[in-house]
Amino acid sequence: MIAKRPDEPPKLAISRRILPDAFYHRPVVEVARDLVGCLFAHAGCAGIIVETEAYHETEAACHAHVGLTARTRVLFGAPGLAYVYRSYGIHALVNAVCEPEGTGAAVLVRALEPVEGLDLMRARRGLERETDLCSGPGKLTQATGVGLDSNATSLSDGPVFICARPAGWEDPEIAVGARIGITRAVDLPWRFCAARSPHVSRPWPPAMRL
DNA sequence: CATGGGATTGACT
DNA sequence: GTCAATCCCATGC
Repeated sequence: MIAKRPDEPPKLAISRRILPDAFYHRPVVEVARDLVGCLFAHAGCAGIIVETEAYHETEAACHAHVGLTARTRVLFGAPGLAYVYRSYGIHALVNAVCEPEGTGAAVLVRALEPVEGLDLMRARRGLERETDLCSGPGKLTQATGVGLDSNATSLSDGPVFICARPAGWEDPEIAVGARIGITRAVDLPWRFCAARSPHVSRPWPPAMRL
């Protein structure tokens, strides 16, 4: 879990230092690691990103691996765009497009530690437990109200925002491992979690903890 | 135009 | 542990 510093007042307004598009104009694996600890915000809700995965056109698990199509157009677009797509016909999953325009790469946001709008999240999710609200890529979009209509919007202009780690939050310790829920390129260690966070989508294997 | 398969979740055995 | 829900997209005939 990402701990608040004990000397900080707990209820200060969350800072909103929106990450510039240049933040995403870097190798996608670096961005995925650096996004852990940042703030994800939409529609009255916000949470600290505690789990991400990197995807790149050069490996087969990435949607962009098939090349430029109507679906993958956004993945090849400008860094800093949101790529939102429907998974299993049911869930919306949100990604941050990375690397230079023309390169298909994105970071999947897989879990948040809720920090703002928890009652709204509970209403949207129909659940009470804090660790059930955003502990998965489909859960967090439902909890924060992110839908497919946010596809191809800017993460610096909204309606979905990603901001720098708020003041008063510790620099997270990062655990690295293989990505989840894919059948191709399964061995790449491109999953990044806040170590020991109870808000991740799946418990970290004890042997792989940092 | 038909078909197969998901970057998942929640309910159930 | 298993499995259905549900739909968009990419592929192939």
